[in-house]
Amino acid sequence: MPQPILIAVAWPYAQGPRHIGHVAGFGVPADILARYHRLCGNRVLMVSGTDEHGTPITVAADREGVDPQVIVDRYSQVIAEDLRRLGLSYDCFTRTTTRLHAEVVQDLFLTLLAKGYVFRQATMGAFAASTGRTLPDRYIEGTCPHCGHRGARGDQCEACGRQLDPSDLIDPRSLIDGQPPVFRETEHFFLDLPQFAAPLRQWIEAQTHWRPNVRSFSLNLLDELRPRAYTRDIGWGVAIPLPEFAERSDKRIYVWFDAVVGYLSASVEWARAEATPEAWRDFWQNPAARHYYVMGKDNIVFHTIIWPSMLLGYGSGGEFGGGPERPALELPDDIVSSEFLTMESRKFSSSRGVGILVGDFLDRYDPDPLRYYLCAAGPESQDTDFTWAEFVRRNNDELVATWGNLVNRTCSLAQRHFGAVPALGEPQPADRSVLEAVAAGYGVVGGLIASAHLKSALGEAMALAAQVNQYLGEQEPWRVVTRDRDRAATILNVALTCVDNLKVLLAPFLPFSSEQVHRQLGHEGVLTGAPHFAEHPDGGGRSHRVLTGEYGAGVGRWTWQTLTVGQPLLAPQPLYKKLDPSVVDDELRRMGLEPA
RNA sequence: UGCGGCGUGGAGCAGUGGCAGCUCGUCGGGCUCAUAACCCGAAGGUCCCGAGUUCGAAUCUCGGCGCCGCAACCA
Repeated sequence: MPQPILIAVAWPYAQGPRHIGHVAGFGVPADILARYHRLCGNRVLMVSGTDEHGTPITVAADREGVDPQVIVDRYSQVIAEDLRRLGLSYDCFTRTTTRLHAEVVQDLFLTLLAKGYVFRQATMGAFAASTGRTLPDRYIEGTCPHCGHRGARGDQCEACGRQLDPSDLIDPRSLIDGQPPVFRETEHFFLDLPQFAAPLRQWIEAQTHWRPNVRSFSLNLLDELRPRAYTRDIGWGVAIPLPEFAERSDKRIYVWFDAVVGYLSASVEWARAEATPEAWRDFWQNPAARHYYVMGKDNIVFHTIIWPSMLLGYGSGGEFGGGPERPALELPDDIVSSEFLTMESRKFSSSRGVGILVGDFLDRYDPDPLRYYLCAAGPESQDTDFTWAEFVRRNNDELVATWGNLVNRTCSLAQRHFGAVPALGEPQPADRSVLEAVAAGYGVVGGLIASAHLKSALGEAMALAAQVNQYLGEQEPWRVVTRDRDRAATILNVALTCVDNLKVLLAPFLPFSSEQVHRQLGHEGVLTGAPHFAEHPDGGGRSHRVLTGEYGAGVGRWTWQTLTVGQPLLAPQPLYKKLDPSVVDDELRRMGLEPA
């Protein structure tokens, strides 16, 4: 029975183009899950968008002397285009600056307020002298009172590692304007997290399938849960939906509280665009639905503590939830959090120019080799280092040599000697053995993907490709064909059938090359539709661009494929480009590093 | 400072108590359909160091050393 699967993908921040570390953490893993579940026939809703509020956007805008809207309009386009080129099959990749999103955020805010989960309180805060806006701790620098380090940040000192309060710093100054910050009292709305401590603990303790670090880290946080400010003194963000704030432009809902609501608002947006405005409920108010949240590890707290608290508090909701007669919104089922990717041994950092932008990467290399690398050697369970040497090696020695070459040699032989899918004669034990191994791959690879063991899943699929290469080596169809044409036909039928099925097993990981194999074997249609842009209306005659797709139109299915004897084969084209080792030095120089 | 991770043959990793494995590279052989790709075989490791528990430890405990990450007002 088709199961509703919500894939909630972390929202990339629209401060600038994203680098490959970002898509390693949220994009590629999420897309593998989504594509797998669609092939299984499940109803998948993969949502996300650009996260467009918050202090860094306003800083970037001030620096350029433009309105924040200019910044987010620019980078939401750039980021969405990068994700499209990578083949990430979002059903709705939207933005947090839509009118609908603000309505949903405000509905949650008001509902939590009405239920007593949000309260107002005066608090001390740091402000930028020049703009009067909230100055986040990270934007304050000064001398550490403990060790005397001069570059300590407002939240911690990198030199001695101690946690700090910005008011502790000696000689503090703002990183934005260089001025000393102003400390004064301000009133904020707070989410009363301690009210959720008991239900959160009960829920998290039951999530024994979570990765151990996610679960223990989250349980740890519960011990010292404190109310958390829901608002900031800033003019850029979702407005506070209370009459007294209607005319005020100096206080907004905090960017993170609005960003996580995006999972819900994007689902509503998707449903409306499909002309089935209630369809989102099948994912959110349906206990049979499964919710995967995919992110980098720096986001765990927002997905295991804060967003679940908001969902628990909202319950069956206000305006969007539909009230007491509806079931409560579902909590996350799987928290798929990645570790970090470093770049040639250095931490990715947009501000320090360390990193490889997704767009730049795709200008020079194809998407599947990048997807392959990020899954096979990415930060699934521990921090990993991206190196160009390893990228070239993975591409040439694994992707090209094992899978690309298997497809190429099989198709070349079959095409040359038969021109079409040859007839299967009486199978021998070796034939049965390899067919059974590939057939078993559906269960093995699928089970690993569903439990988010993506690296192992890919490894299993590649091992099957290696096994088929081995089969060809033993059967030697190129030699057999000269003396026993029927036997050669059988061998090639078996090998082609294996390739046809491996194409499905690899499709979640390598969608572009699987489509190519599909065409090469003479099949009609596409395995899965490709993501494309569309305009969604947003009320008041406005509209915005989203990334979406008609993925259900594809013919791909996660089940055994049988080839039609006599189906014409196309002349084979190599699936992947072998990379010259010189690209390693070229890329290192491009990054300003000395080749080894 | 707290929490956590990592340290296994040249590279990247798996392996949580019982003869040390995988992919790649290297060397030798085979094959020649295939993008010098494919197949077979071999060499190569004091499993970071020290102590302990145990019949037995890469695996458990304690103590070191080294590297890395996170710490909820960066997003």
